[in-house]
Amino acid sequence: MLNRVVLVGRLTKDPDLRYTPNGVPVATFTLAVNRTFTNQMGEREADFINCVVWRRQAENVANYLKKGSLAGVDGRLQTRSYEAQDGRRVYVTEVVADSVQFLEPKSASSRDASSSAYGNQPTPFENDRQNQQRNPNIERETDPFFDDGQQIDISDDDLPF
Amino acid sequence: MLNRVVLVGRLTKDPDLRYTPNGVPVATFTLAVNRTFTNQMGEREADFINCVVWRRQAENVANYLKKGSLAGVDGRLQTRSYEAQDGRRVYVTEVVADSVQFLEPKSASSRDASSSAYGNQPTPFENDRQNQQRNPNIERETDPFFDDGQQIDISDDDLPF
Amino acid sequence: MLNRVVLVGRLTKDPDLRYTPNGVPVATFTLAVNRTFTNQMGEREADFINCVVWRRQAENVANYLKKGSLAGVDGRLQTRSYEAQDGRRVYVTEVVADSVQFLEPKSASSRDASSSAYGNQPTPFENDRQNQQRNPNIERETDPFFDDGQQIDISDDDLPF
Amino acid sequence: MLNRVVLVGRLTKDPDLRYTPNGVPVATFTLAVNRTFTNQMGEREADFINCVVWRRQAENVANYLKKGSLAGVDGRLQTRSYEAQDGRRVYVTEVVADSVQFLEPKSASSRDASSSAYGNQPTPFENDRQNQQRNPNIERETDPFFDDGQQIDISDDDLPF
DNA sequence: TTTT
DNA sequence: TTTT
Repeated sequence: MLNRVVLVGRLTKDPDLRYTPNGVPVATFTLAVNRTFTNQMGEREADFINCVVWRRQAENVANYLKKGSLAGVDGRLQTRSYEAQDGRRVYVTEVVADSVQFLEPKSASSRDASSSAYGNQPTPFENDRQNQQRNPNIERETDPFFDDGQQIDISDDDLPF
Repeated sequence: MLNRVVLVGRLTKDPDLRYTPNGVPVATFTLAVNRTFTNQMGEREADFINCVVWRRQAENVANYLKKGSLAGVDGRLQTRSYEAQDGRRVYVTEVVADSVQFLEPKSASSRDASSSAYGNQPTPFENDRQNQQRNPNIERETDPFFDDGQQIDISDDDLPF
Repeated sequence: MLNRVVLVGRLTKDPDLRYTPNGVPVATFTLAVNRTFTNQMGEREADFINCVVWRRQAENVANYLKKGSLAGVDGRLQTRSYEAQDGRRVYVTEVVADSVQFLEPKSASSRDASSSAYGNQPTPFENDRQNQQRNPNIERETDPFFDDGQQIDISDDDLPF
Repeated sequence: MLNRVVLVGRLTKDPDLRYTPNGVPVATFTLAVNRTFTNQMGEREADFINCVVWRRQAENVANYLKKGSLAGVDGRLQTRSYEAQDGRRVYVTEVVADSVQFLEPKSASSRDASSSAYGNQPTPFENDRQNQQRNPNIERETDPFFDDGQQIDISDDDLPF
């Protein structure tokens, strides 16, 4: 069924790059998307939207985007839930990006990470451990996913395709 | 900044219609959007996406959609948070619909609730208490919003425009 | 760069299925998308949007959609031009569908043609000449593309990915 | 019915600002949207998409965007036709923008023209003739619309809402 | 807490 | 050249 999201906003922090046990890269980041209208107080507010991107684009995002970067996301809305430490079920709504566009004007940043999204090309950097050195946010592949103390491991089952 | 969501899915339950203290109608519902791909188990899963719609369209949604209805939503992603009973901060991501399209083939259901979305027409049913009789899901305007024991009251500050 | 289109409308005629010289299926159809507002005359008008879909989905569209069918399209805008018989250059803007959703309630029609859009599955019906018998609109693969006397042949260069 | 387009691209020329006989501003411009994939030749191509924007945003676009500016558009696809000089009917597909986002990093350019899109605010610059002096592309209000020798006058009937 |  |  139709499920499409398009966003332009700025990263609230550096992206987080992890690897599934099978070595598939996955990056997560939050986009601050400023609203075009103001609230009752006359203030301009923002929505803070969690995004996930897989494979080669995950590596690109980790390498080229950082806190404050302007980026566009074309993807779909996904919901999932997990059990919190206290046993409560937590519901998560996030955007799984099919493509991420780098909108910063500067140098290398003005690329597009989307080429692999719709293509059938192999993702050449998969399992390439050297990539982990490029960005300090890259974690070990056994690290928990979205780890705010949630103790949830990345599983390859989460792979969108 | 750009923030656009388009969905087609089915209502998981009858929509909920409330009124702000100022009498502005607001309807909430959840869309089950089936994924086009299958998971590792070969199962087809769905995303369950919470939607909000205001004013005249809220009344239309309450009057014409029910559990299982096929509907399209054109809107934007919104995030907000509230304090739970136990003091924990709960983060919510939902879709604020600019327009809702009724995709059921049947009779009156095959309409579109979107006319008021971009127009400047007054919302004629505002404060029209008789509407509350039409659908049993319509609550009193002082009722809490998204009340799963959250004790959050609808405020007119939540109005998108 | 970001380029995303989402439509829901009705086919103005049966879809047209052709094949490139390499045997890749391509279907074209026009969606009538009713506007939600009325013009100065108080009439509700429609936009008529040309759509193209490739490979396995092209076959699905040809098999399951017909004049009047309600369908959703998720794709991107594409522009191209060609030389008309009289030498004038004609500019075309059309939607290349990544996925087509069948929104008719009836029987087999209530499927989704999108599975192959983002996946890497082979397109099993490619070169399967028997498909041509299923729908009378299926033409020989050497037929011109969008042939309103334009004498433009389908080339495999038009393949989006 | 659902009809949504989101684009990010660069203006191929300075925008064109005209006025309807009633003094309603309308700006037109073309976005070059680079494709994320390459063709058979390994070249990266672009789509060239005609956009229209009305009222206050038309003035903003004329004042803040120019050839080469990076911009985002959120709107809908519209089709129309007109009679060419030689009597042939010409079919046009274009995007009517609900909002235009300025994505240039520079100073005044980093604004958003979308505030008036969904709001009910009056459009304060309407009929403000002084605006015409700010940008040399602003034409007299009796000028034809999309005048490539098409002799089509702007009519207030074209107003989207 | 989920729809066909 | 247009659909319900």
